[in-house]
Amino acid sequence: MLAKAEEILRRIPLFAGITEGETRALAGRMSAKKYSRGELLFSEGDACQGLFIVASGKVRIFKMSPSGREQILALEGAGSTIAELPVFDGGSYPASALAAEDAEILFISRKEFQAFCLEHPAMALKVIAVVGGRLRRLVGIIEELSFTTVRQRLIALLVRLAQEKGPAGKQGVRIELGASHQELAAELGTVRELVSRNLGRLQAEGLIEVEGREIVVKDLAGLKSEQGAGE
Amino acid sequence: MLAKAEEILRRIPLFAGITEGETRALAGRMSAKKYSRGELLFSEGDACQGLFIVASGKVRIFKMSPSGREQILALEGAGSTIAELPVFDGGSYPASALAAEDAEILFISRKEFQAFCLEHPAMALKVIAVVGGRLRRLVGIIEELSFTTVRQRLIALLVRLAQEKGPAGKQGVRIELGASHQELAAELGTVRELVSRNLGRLQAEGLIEVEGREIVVKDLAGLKSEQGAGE
DNA sequence: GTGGCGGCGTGACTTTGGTCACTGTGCAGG
DNA sequence: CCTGCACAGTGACCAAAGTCACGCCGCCAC
Repeated sequence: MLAKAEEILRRIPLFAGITEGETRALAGRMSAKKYSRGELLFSEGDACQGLFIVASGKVRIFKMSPSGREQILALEGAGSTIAELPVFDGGSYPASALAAEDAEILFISRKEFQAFCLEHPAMALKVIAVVGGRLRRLVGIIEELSFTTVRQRLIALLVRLAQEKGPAGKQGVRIELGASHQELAAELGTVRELVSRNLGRLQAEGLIEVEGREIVVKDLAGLKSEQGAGE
Repeated sequence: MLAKAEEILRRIPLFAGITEGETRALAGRMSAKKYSRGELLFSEGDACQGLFIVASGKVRIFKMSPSGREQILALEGAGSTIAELPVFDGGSYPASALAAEDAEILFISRKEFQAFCLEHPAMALKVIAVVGGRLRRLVGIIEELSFTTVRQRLIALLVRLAQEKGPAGKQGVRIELGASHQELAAELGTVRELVSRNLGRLQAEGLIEVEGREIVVKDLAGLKSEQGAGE
């Protein structure tokens, strides 16, 4: 497991540019744990224990409202670190995290990580870069919530996924959303029903084709042009 | 002006715990500029020039939608630094900034500031702390936008202001919102009319008393109980 | 099989948010 | 003094978001 941890560490942006010996030392101080789908890593408000690193699987970082509505702040895949921030500033976690799929997570305690950072001043700069990326994404979420409709956000999501999947096949791009409508809703900041309805509407308009949890984007250009419509 | 800059620097969280000589050196590398109300410091997307420090006045950090709607991300007063982040990660500004009132702003170029940071490794940790605070506030904004109504956000704002003003006078707390309804709307993520209407409604309910740009909070407890209503 | 369950689709409705258009008011500049 | 202009209040709408209540799969466990 630890040998594998080294492998993983080497592929993580936060630890790029660190010597092999150091990587080994770091790996030795880590523990690994498997989480199954739906399991909580930590809850909003908990005191920060340490840094989490996603080795495999996906982790969802989210806020939950008193009424049970969920808002996803980020989805982190393999190679991402979680909670760098509270590790540094000592505050509590600002949101909750759970495994969106079965996941292997590496963990290093606050103390160990801080000690390591003291020995490697460059780490602090890396942390700033990572946190910076996070901050930019949050600003993006605010922008979307404040300026756009559910429909536009859904379209934006589809367009993003379609573009990640690379160039179109003959009859559009086939994308797979590995999530229930419920989860999509949490990502878009709305409720299940609206996701369902809007998908239906887009299909009726001939822009997409829904097949279970797969979607064929038939008219990417058309979708894009709808993104900004009505502003 | 530079002597004054030293004074100011000493009161800034980011530079706390730095020797006097260093402060002087830093002050020497800065330039100061006055901005009048409404003047832009920079626009979203501009390449990052350097770090801004608010010596006096207030600066509004905001996003603007294509349709002209504005969403305020932060209001920074004296002692706050602006754009620490892009200075470090080299990216462009994620939002725009303008003087919300006449303001004096100190400025240090990216290069100079980075050089200073290299000499003072503790600075990086300070930067992380400041950025961390920012990140937490952004998460708070997302939470509000996603989970609450305009009414609730307005109430939350009033409650916050009332509590900052210290304990109540005999007949409630008198607070001054130094902003037009337009600006309040931008802060709450809505439009002018809704601010106007909701204030009127709260007044009709006897919770507050509106007197121009001052508001008397007559029933703080009542307001607070409305904050979470309907979740 | 069949019972339960999680996820999806939908109709009908309410509430909230947002738009438009217009009015009034107070203040600064000519 | 009048003229503009920025700001505030408001009525009438309209559109989007959210709620409630079902009915309907498809699937797994028993």
